[in-house]
Amino acid sequence: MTPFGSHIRELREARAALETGYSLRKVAHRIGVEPAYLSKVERGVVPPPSEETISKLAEELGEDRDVLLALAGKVSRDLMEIIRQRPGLFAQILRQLRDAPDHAVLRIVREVRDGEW
Amino acid sequence: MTPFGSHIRELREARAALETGYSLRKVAHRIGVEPAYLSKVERGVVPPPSEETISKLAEELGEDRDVLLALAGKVSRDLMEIIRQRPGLFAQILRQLRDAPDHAVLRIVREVRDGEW
DNA sequence: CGGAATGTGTACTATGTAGTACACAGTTAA
DNA sequence: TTAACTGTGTACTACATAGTACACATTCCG
Repeated sequence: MTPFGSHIRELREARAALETGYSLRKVAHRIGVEPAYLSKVERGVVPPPSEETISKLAEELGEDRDVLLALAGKVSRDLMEIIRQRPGLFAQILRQLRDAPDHAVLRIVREVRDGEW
Repeated sequence: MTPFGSHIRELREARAALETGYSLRKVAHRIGVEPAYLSKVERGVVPPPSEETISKLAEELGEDRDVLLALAGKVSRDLMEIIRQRPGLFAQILRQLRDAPDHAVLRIVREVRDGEW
């Protein structure tokens, strides 16, 4: 049901089509897991791996770490830590922006980036 | 080391001083855990409880849910879900605001609240 | 052809999470 | 003064997480 596995497989096979060294076994070895495990992950036989393993996959396959984590139903620890520092404020912001359209959220992103405080 | 337990204990004892029915046993019973367990939680003998139990404690003791979760080193599932929906955008906002002072973050909160999109 | 590389099935395991169950000693109240 | 209520120590447990280990059948290619 989670599209995580198939996404990984597509990314890896796209890479494999372009350059050598992206067989399941090779990638598994580079990110430090058993081939059988990566196989099961890609087919969705087992749930998505740990945050650490997902991060390695992201780097290996050139995908955004936060996006890959989101596909796995997770949120990176450093983002959680940011919220944890000021739970009241960030909880408010997130809940307020939950239903805002992308362009509105993007406006905030830019505003904050350019904002002077 | 986590101040979660002592915070809970202080909240509960403050309540107990004002009105009856806030003994450790009574509260434990209302939130649906064993007294021995709540005792260990309050003393930090065991790690903070699950999100669900923390939520019940928050309601029971009149404390902000997100604050209590933060003290427990957690972030509520619904906030994680919001990030998970648009990981790219929200990851940017959070990382940009990580080091911003409270008043700047508060300005954003107000701006978003009053903002029309 | 034959050895290397490929993906996969089955079985097992270590660690963490979130508690329960019960007994016990001290305190309080009728 | 005894019955109920208080907090706590010890032992145990169910379930989830995040994998490993090894064998196996195919496919590729030199």
